[in-house]
Amino acid sequence: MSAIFIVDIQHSKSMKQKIEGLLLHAFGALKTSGLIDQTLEPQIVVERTRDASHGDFTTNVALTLAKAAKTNPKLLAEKIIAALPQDNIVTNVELAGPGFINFFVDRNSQYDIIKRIHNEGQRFGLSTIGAGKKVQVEFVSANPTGPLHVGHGRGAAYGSAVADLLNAVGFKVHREYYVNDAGRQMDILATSIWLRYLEICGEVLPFPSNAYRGDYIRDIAVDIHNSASNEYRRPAELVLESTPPDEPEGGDKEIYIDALIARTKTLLGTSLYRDFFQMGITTILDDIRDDLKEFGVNYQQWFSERQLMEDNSVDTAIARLRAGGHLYEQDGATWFASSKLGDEKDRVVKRENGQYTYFASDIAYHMNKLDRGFDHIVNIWGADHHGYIPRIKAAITALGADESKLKVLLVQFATLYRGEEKIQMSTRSGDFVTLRQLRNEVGKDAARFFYVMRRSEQHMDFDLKLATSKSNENPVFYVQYAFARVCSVFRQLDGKGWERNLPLGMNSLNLLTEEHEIALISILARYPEMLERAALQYEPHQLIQYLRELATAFHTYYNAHQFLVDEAQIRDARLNLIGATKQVLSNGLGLLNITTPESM
RNA sequence: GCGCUUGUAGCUCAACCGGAUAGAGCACCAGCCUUCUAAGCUGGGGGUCGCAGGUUCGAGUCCUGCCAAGCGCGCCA
Repeated sequence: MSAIFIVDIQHSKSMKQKIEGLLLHAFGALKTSGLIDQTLEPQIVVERTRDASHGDFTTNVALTLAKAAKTNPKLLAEKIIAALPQDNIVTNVELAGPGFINFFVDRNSQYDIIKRIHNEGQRFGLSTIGAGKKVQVEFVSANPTGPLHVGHGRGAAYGSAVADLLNAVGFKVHREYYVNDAGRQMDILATSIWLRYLEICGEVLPFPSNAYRGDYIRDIAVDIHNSASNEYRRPAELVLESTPPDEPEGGDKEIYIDALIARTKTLLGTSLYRDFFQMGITTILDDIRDDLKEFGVNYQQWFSERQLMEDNSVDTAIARLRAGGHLYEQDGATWFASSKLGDEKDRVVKRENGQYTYFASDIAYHMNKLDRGFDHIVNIWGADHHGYIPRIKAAITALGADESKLKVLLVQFATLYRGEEKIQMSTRSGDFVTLRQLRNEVGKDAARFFYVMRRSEQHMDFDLKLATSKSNENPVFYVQYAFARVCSVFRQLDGKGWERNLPLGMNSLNLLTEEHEIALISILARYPEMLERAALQYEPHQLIQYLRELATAFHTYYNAHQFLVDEAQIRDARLNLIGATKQVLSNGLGLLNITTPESM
């Protein structure tokens, strides 16, 4: 008897596909009977209706095809309708408006979705459309010069949601963080920490205007001093020996900090400098790792830029460009002729001083990605890097690959407010709200939900006051509350001395005839197609929108009807419906790494 | 100046490959708790979809021009 609510293959195929099949059949018939031209290639698009009075599904194929068929849309629609084969699932077909064909689906077949959700459980909604293709998703990749701030948080939430969505629809996803552990920023970091360290040792010296001045710098210096005591101490007068003036003294802050970096390297020597440098970066990177992990963001790989430099990948990449004739020398530097490949101007890859530019290692990094055989490469960048896209695409082309393999998704920075007050942020000055602070204030769930709620390219105002308020203004509670309410109903069942009879409920689904029930069922049925679209369009906010809609339909239903009624058949049918709702809420929130508390 | 992104209700945002009467939340107004959690529900007001043209059966969505905001235009990363 357990087979009662096993869904047969026919039914698990989506209604949408079935209707597309019927339409294809109709076109075939029209062509053979000569009623429409053989050469017409109809693009059949079946959509769910937005208005129940338009039936369940609709197609505009008569409208789009009318011109090519040299007829008017209504006439064509009539022909199509007449040619549609009989089907026991479609109860009615109507011609509507300027030429829409609306399909009304038999209610009994719509109930099957409840059985399907029950059978598939956590797997409901997953698909195989990705066909196991390998996708690399690189995101956050913030320089390890300080803790992640709320701007990075959006990239983290969005990036992991995109990765998880792609995974859910059948792609093999590789999540990666590119660690910029080489270059001048890192030297500034090491020098900043060292200067704080010297202060702790008792040396008196001015702090450079261009150094990192956040509290975390001092914290790291304290840690180092605790473990290494005065090992790295050097007298202040030696540090400042023959250094140019800093900006406040009328000098150039860039030149000044570079001079201090040079002094640091000289005074510590290669080996000690390297140790010191490494302690700084390790501390910060560990912090970032913990932070992201606690935020529910996990990576398969942390990819080191320094590694690329050290294993000659950069040399190899540049050599490959040279072999392809994409490089030339000018003014003592080596240039990549990216303007021939869609960039606005050529770019330097190796400076006059013999050092590679950041761009050079990025070329090497992308060569590495290509060589690893990913079918798709997804980079998630802050929107301020948009000007960088053409040169990276040019590099990929020059390396002999198809640049369409690379998809760059931009995330706008969130503008932070505390109520009316706009919060200015600067990494250098250390004056920013960290992701950790945000998480501590609002919690992981609200932070993730809030970040992903809006389209990524949309500028977003993040009001801390609102996000930190644990009130009903926070939409995550609304969705979680729907889940908790279902749990509560099931808990009440015992208290009333009833037992849930699952098969009885499944056999009684046709008793679910209330408007609210039909509406809820229809939303549940949309979950798989919504998930697929959200994934393929890299738009996790669609999932959030959906969950809010589902929660609304449930809350409305909850207020309109009692579930735990005396009549067992209705009761069990309703329990199966809200059980399915619970499952979909859980699947959706789970995908977003948001918890599902059983009571609130 | 050039390029990219954005512009939708008082505020924050949706709108599926161009579809039928542009939708939510917040705020505002009026209601609903002896009944499964009121972090909920019901009803109401609120819109020149930045502006002006164009494309077509049909445009918030596509094209052109303008306006405004953000960002980018380094031998920085």
